[in-house]
Amino acid sequence: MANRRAPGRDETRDEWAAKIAALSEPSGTERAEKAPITVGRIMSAAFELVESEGFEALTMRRVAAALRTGPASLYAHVRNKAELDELLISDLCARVPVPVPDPERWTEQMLDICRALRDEYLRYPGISRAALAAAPNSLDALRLSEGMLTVLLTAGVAPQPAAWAIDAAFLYVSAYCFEASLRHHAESGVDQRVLDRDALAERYRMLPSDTFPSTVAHIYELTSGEEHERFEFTLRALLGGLTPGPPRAS
Amino acid sequence: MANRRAPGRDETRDEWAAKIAALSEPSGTERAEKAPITVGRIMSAAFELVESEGFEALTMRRVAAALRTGPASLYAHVRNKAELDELLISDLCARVPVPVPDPERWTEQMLDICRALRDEYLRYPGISRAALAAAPNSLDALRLSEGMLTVLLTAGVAPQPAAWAIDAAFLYVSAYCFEASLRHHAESGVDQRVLDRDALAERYRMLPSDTFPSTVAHIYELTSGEEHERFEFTLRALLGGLTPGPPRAS
DNA sequence: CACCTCGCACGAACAGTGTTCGTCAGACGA
DNA sequence: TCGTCTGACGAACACTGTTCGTGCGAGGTG
Repeated sequence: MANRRAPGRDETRDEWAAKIAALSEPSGTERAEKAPITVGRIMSAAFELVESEGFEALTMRRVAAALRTGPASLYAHVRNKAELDELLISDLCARVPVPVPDPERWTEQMLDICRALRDEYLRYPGISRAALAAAPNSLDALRLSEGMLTVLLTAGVAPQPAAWAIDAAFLYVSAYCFEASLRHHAESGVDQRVLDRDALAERYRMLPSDTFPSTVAHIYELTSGEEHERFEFTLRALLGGLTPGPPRAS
Repeated sequence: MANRRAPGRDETRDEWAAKIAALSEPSGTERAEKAPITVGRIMSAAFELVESEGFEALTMRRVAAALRTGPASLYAHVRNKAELDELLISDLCARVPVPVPDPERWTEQMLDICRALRDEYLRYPGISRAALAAAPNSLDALRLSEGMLTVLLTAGVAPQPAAWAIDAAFLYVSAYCFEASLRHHAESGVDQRVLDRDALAERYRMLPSDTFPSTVAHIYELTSGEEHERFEFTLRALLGGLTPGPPRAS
């Protein structure tokens, strides 16, 4: 079992990806004479990969192939794949803007932040899995957290509920995007598992109504939720639990 | 993947696991003459594995080794590893009891269900990852959903908010347990990444207070939350957004 | 009783994964 | 000119999920 691959006939996927990457370079005229690997180049290659093929295609080998090198070369700039994941979600967090706090519009400001983060996650399908795994330790995530906290505090929310609500909002955004990416990924591939709304409703209709009375009675409500209605509903409910009170009150 | 290998000289982990499983059998006296592989045996072996070593140790090969066979033998009873995961979380959902709806105690009843589900998840560290991935399609999960829906409906909550709140609660419980298992897993191993509260608070203290004023001003609130305080807070906030109204009202 | 099918168990292998080891080339200081 | 040292990298290791082909034992049929 020493070396398969006398490299003539069949080529593995990495080599193919490397070839793909090769033809994007101007074929050795003036560019492509050097390839200084940096974290920036690693991250942008990783982002392209995730954007076009999803998070499960984000592989050290694929990233290395996109950079026309071997996987070992990445470990000089990135400790782990986990660290690469954290770098990516940090960069994502750095892209969402934080507003200057306006006590009149604190709910909308919170929602704006969450929506922007959600859209950033959804742009890179499945990357929210990394967001769930990576604790929000990075400075960029902390910047978001700081922004939300000041919005809530200047609105008069007590510190403890504010902190917990921010944590819950972060968690919910990640989980929501993770589920959404699963759903979207399933509907594109031939893979079953997650099914779309119509199939789900039909499946609900087959339930025995004596053991699932409430479910079959409200199939519409259970399967409804256009676009991000569910997202808005949940976050509004979460924020609605916070008592605004007078600014700076305890 | 870091191979630490305490056992034996140079035996692979599967062989070692098979040996472990071998000594639990009465050494060929009367038992161990047959081994009819069933889904039940696969699931219980999988549960033992996850309970003692965590979800990332749940491997087709490990399960097969615990059953003293090869990995290919499992695929006669289980289509995928994904299907095995779904079977496990279905079984977990089947264990949590649903109450008879009491309009006076609807909040507590909802919390009881979520708490029971949470404890079941936390008993098997990391299994909530599978719960996040698997859409709640199984009949057992649907039984939970049905239970919650009837609790909310008999309390007078409108169908649409009820359905969305149930969805959000499911999602939050899974995400909360996933994060908790990450935290617990990190504190046991030498692995860094997630750090405990003291280390986190110390790290917060090092932040520049001009760019992170609110954060450094409320380190305590940001890092507090004993036991499941955060869990209770979030779910209460989520449920508090539902207007009970008179039973059956619109 | 012989035969024949059929489903379950399983060994071996394949493709792909993260990660490490040892080497090698080139730049940089003495 | 001669080390030294660091980044790039080929090869390998220990895994993972999954499939293919084989064999074996049980059950039905002539």
